[in-house]
Amino acid sequence: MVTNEQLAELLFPEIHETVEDLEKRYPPRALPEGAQVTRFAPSPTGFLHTGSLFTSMISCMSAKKTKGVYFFRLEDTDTKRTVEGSAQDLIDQLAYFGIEADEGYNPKGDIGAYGPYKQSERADIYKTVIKDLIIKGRAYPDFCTPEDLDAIRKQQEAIKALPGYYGEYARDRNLSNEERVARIQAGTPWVIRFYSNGNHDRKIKFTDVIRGEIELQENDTDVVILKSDGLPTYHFAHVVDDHFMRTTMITRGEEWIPSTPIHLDMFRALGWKPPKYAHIPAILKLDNGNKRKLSKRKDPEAAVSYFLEQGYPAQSLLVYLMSIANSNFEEWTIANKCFDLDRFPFSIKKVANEGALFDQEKMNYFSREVITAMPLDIEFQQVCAYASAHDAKLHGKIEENPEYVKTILNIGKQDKNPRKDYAKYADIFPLVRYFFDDEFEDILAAGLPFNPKLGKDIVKAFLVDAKEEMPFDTDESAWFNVIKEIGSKHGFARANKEYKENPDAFLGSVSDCAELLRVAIVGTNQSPNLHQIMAILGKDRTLARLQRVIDSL
RNA sequence: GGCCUGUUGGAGAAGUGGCUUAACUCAUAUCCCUUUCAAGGAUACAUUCAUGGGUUCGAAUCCCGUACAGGUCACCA
Repeated sequence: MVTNEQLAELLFPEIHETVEDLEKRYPPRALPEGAQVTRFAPSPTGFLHTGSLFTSMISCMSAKKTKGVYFFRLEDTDTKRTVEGSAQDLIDQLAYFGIEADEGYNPKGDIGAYGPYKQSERADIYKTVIKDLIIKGRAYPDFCTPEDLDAIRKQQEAIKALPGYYGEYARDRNLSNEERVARIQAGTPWVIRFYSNGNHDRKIKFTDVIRGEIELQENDTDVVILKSDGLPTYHFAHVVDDHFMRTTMITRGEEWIPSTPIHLDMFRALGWKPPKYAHIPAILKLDNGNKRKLSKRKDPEAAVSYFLEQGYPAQSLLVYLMSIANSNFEEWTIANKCFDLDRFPFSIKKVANEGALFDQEKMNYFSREVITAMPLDIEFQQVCAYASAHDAKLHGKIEENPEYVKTILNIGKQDKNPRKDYAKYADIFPLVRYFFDDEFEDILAAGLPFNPKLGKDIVKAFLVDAKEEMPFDTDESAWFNVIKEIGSKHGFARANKEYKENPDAFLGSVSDCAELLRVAIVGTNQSPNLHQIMAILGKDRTLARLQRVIDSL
């Protein structure tokens, strides 16, 4: 007669600790009433996904708002999919968005008393719990090959039974310990499965923090908890880690809802109190009229790095994501004239059940607001950082003359009704390139967009007079009055109204003559206030440009 | 296919039986302001809450059916 203890010892001779030892090593946290312990637990399989940023932001905020703990755990149990270096990328990008863990995994050394925070370093912990489970008869070695499992599935399909390794289909669940020992000693490969006592015909209820009560069928499948490579599956690692790390609220994607009964089943078998669950909706996109999750392959905005490359401030994305998470956030920003997430009374209960469609327009709207609200120094600093990484032309101009670029960024920024030109830093250079003489030459070479209705002589004659008579040391209205007079001399109405009342009497309106000047000085017919632009260019460069254009006509 | 979740305007949504002639924001349109543009101001935009039935004096809100959409059923997380 082989006992469970003997079987457990044969399977895991290297494990000497007990679950009680672990309980002592990872004691409950001394935290104030209501404080939540949350976590973000990604797999190092690539770069940070926008949906992951969304989930991690919610986790982090939930802990912060309750004066709890937010930690970072690396779920690297799928060694085949692990991408080298992506853990560091994840941490760096999260940090860029201000989502910094109180404790957790770090390549330079974990922080916190509940580690290790990298699952591949926790193998002994999982095995300790599994050993206990085997002794209790709630886990067993399974010797099925992939082919065996395939055969079982085919058999189930044939008779339209539910697929899965459960009940009568769980071939090895009722093997005798003698048989098990014999196979192990014969060198047959094995995995460990959980021995479920659940009944598929019964329901299990749990309360989701976001969705309220959810009722699901009990789990009755004997899921694999330890793979043949000695590492646990997600299901088991979640239960063990979140118990010993004393997580109080699990924030994870909604795709985990259907497997929650498995987790609850294991919590019950281990006699542990399950945490609260908050299943976060995915961020979606419309594709051929159907909603689907943002896909890294098809949608550039699925990768957080896209926003960085485009030069969206970190705050913009965060603000947009928060407006999805708590729809009252938008009203709050307007009422408080502020985008500070730390001051916003975030509530995880208000997170919507259904995933929102990613809305680029709204993202841009928020980003414009965020950038305009940003103090000049901070904006400039961010623009510099963006340019040096992603925008060579702009970077070159900053290197040449940082103060000049800063002055350009400041156009209309301090006004009561500030300009909102940029949704992202990539918008800057194309809109301001005429400020640089070499770029102005290129614009000139491409041809100036003068009004084709006005003849060259008229344009030239007007520009010649403007160059001679235009004042540089007056205020804007005095300057513009002079322009009006010059325009009037050449047949343009002094006011738009005047022109509208009698269009046949004029060549055009003030708008038309102002446009000539604008085109001549900046090379485009759309720009911020011309008077300010001239002030930044200075008298000499402005006159030189005018002469250059006159000569070319 | 089984099970789960969901369905309020182009988008995010508020709303949980009478205070809603469905809030607020983005987008769109028109007008105003204006030397252009970015803005800013004003107005418009769901007679109706997927759909059919029921409960009620009264329903977007409660109940049942149907449709549609998303998720899930791995030694992946």
